[in-house]
Amino acid sequence: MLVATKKPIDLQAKLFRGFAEPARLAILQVLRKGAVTVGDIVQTTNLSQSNVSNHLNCLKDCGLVSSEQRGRFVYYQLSDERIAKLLDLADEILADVAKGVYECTRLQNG
Amino acid sequence: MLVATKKPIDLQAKLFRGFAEPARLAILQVLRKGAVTVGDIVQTTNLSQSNVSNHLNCLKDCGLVSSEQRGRFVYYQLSDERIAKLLDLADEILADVAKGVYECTRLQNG
DNA sequence: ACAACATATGATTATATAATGATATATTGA
DNA sequence: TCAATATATCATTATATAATCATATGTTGT
Repeated sequence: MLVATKKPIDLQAKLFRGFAEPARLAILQVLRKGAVTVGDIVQTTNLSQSNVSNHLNCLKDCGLVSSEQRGRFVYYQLSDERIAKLLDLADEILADVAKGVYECTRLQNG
Repeated sequence: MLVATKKPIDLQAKLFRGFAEPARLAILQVLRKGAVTVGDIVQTTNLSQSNVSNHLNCLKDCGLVSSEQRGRFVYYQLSDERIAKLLDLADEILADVAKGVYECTRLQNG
């Protein structure tokens, strides 16, 4: 387990990576509706349970989501309302630059 | 050259990937000051010329920056003011969740 | 304690991407 | 056209990460 770099720019890059993946983004979108269980996310996203669990842990480590156990369920939610705001802003930008992103072939994942 | 997926969530993930890397983020920060040449970016960031060029092409393909040739120089700039806004918002979020990001070991790049 | 359900963890494999170094392509002025 | 400068492209290598499968852990009600 390496120690993370202290440089702000590396932290910021890491923060953005939380958003930079379709599966995690799908999870974040589900979480915008409020606190939901892992099972709910699995159903809504059609991702495998372990895949969702892994991504949730990633998002939690990175501070984007928080979790709370209630009975045998674990509820996840966005840890800060500004995360939804950032998603909105990205939507807006995307609406105007979508053509460029659509044609971007250097980042091919999706 | 594959055709990009049409799903909005994939486009959004791709957009975020533009931001999700220290080198590109460093370039974007330089561009916040206005239009600058590739050489300026190389000097400011200490990245290699070809590395900067590759990342700039990536950012351009993804619609985050635009370029304009003037004489033998190519000037790059942010393509939309909301990109700076998004960076600011990320800074804000980071200020509050920084500890989590710092400790995140699942995304180790930096 | 046991069965049933909910979630997490770990190892493995496949893929995506970043960095580098060498080279190619502008562009300008002499 | 030639030399000099600025930027882009390409191939290679190294690394980071996502997905999967199997299994482990935790929780509840009986």
